[in-house]
Amino acid sequence: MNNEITKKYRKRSEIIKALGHPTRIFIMDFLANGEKTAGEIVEKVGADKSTVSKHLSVMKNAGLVENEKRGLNVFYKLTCACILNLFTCLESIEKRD
Amino acid sequence: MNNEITKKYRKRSEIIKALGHPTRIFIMDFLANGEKTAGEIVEKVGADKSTVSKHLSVMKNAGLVENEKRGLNVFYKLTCACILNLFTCLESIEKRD
DNA sequence: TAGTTAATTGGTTAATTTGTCAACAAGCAA
DNA sequence: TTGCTTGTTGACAAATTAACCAATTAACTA
Repeated sequence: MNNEITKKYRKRSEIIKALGHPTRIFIMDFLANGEKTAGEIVEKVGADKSTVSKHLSVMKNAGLVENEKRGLNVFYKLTCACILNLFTCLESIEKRD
Repeated sequence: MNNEITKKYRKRSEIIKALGHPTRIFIMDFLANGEKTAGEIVEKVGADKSTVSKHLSVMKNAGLVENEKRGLNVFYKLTCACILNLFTCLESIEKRD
């Protein structure tokens, strides 16, 4: 596992780690319906707004979502809906247990 | 995010977290070529055998791999090659940055 | 300008994850 | 049985992640 390779795998794992939290997966699913404001996400998740904001920040840094400020609101949306296909695959793994 | 839902998302995140480490992604790629012994994986990864063994244990608990002891060796293989499709999707996210 | 709403950031604490070394268990062979 | 090889487990320290509250910033409105 040489250095060039580890760089590649580190980058991948950053993205995957950003997906690896129940709240963040929930947010991915929620955003599959279209863009939402941070406030709408906070309400849907039901956690402290600072907690949710930090989750969104992790997701944005990983490139899972992008955001845009319009007026007082910040709108979030998925950068790549293809990630949702992963969930289908996960279900087939879940069923094996 | 009610209780029934969180159970679903917790299970998903367990699987994803098991993928969210550079070494473990590397192992997934390595196993895409077919089953390998723990020793072969240790050599390829280049880390302590106990470290690799624990990574394999995390992956197995999540259902990403399965193993079988034959003689002195323990052979590991992917339970579901479909996970590899995820990596294609990740590349498209990586390219956006 | 002062006030209000929406969202992010900083600081702190608790929990989880990772890596390493040493000890152990299982299977084989002399 | 004794010893060798392969792999897993336990204990511990270091690093990372997560949640919460308080303070702050940004954009609008009266």
